[in-house]
Amino acid sequence: MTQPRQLIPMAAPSFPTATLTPVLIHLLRGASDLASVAATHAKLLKAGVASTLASSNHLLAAYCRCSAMSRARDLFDRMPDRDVVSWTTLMSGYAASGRPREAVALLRAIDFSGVQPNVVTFSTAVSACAHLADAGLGRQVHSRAKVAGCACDTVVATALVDMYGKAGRIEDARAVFDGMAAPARNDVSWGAMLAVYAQNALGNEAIELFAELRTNGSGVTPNHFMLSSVVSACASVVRLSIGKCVHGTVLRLWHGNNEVIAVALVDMYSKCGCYKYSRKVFNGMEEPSIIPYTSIIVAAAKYGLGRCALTLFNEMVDRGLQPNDVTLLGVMHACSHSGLVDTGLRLLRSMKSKYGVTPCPSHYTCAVDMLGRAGRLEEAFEMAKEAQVEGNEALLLWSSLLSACRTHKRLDLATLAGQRVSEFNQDIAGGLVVMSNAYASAGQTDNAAAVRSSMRQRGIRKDPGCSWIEVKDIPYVFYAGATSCAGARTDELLMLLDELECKMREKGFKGRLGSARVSDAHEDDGDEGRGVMVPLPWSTTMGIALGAAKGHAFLHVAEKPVIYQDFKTSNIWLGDVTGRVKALSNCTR
DNA sequence: GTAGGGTTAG
Repeated sequence: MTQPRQLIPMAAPSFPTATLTPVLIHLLRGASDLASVAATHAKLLKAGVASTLASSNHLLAAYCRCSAMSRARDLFDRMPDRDVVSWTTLMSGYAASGRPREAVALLRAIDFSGVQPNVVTFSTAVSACAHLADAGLGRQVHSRAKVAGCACDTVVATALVDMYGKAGRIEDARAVFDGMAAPARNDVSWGAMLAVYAQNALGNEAIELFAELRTNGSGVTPNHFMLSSVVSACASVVRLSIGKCVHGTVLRLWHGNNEVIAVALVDMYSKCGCYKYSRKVFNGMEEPSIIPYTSIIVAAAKYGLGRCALTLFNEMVDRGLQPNDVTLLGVMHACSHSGLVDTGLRLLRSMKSKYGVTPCPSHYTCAVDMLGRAGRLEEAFEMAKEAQVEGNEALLLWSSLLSACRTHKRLDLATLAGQRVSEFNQDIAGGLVVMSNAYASAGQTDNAAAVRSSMRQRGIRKDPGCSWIEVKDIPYVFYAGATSCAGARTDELLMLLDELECKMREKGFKGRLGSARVSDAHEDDGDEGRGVMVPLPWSTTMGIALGAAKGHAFLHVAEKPVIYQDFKTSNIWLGDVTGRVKALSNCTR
């Protein structure tokens, strides 16, 4: 057997650059870590190879790929020549390693270098602005791209759509999208625009745009990006029938195995009152990652299936998946909504040591809420003080505690919590409403009326909380405190509510649905009100609406109907209670 | 040859 021939001489005194570059590319392509990139770099220097612009750019890109930004910067600063690729590579490196501001700053520096930025440079800079969600900075980059004649490029324009969307400037995003000539729009542009609507809770706009894409012969077939956005849009506006329809499209286009879409479907069904369908989609997943698990745990939590959520959580941990802050919040919510207070508290106390997650304000708020629901108000107060949260988060935390005090008729503590709420609340309407309700619950109707009248005098209005749900393709809208139900059946439904209250009392429900119904009265600014929405003492941040649809009664639960603005996305069914109401409905009929 | 755009859980 002959010795294999040595292909590369051990010591190459001088490689011609032309033959070296492919070798360099080959070496750098296999180098995913800093050590091997640095080793290749060292070999080159040792061999005394003259560095060319191209070889330096390759090295620069390799350093950026392993986020070795100080090495990259060092190399960049030493380069005798830099072209637009060198600048853009460094910019992209900063953006990818979570330093978008430095990336955008490079756009100014290019001016002084005499290098002309191109479409790639601009798309990179715009995308960095998107990460910052900074519309002001983004607009500046947009202007510069226009001047440079790069703003009409498909990729730059798509990045602009995304950037304006991430910065919450929907109109600007749409203007850029509309400004794109039909051939310039591709699947990515459509996907970006759909995502803008979906991510900004404009579900109906997303659905409308998707319909346009499907009917106008745009020549674009929905892909997994668009489908996940549209499903998520259906979830945000609780459009079950359209969501099911999109689910059909997902299956027809062979995207049934896509995890991102599946997560959106799990979420959509859970928000539309179909926990069973959520479960079906989840069970059909091959190897669910942390996000699907979190999604189904949150769904179970909303339906009061605490034990089920804990089982899923344990199964997930057994599979070696590491829970994150969102997962743990979901599990805590599950404990909270199922009265598993001590389990929830143990989780809060052990999450740092067991899972390496430091509790954040939302975990404390959840714990405070959990203690509050259970009537353990002193402990809830201690927890609230311990959390030491600020700003909007403090508002959420203390509002939750205030609601709990009101529910448990602890006016002494309600006053304290009410003070804290007013400290942090700029929009004080919600806080005052809760305070007024707290007085009313404690039987101090004069004080309650005084708060209301002071609100009227000061021109402070609280928009009535409302929520809606689709039953057999018909949307039903409910306003907080509205006592009118579907036409002539009002009396019958109120009677049903009373019966429900009795049944619930047998199950340990304390307090009265009826009294809350009266004290919660808001101005009803629409004539669509078809139900009553009252807070449940065992679930202080939830309201419950009872309405009629197609001759049967149902319970509709909306989270946080009184204080918060974001409850609109949380329309859900409370499964077990729904069953009882349906049974009651049969008795009443 | 080296640099660019869109998706899911709270």
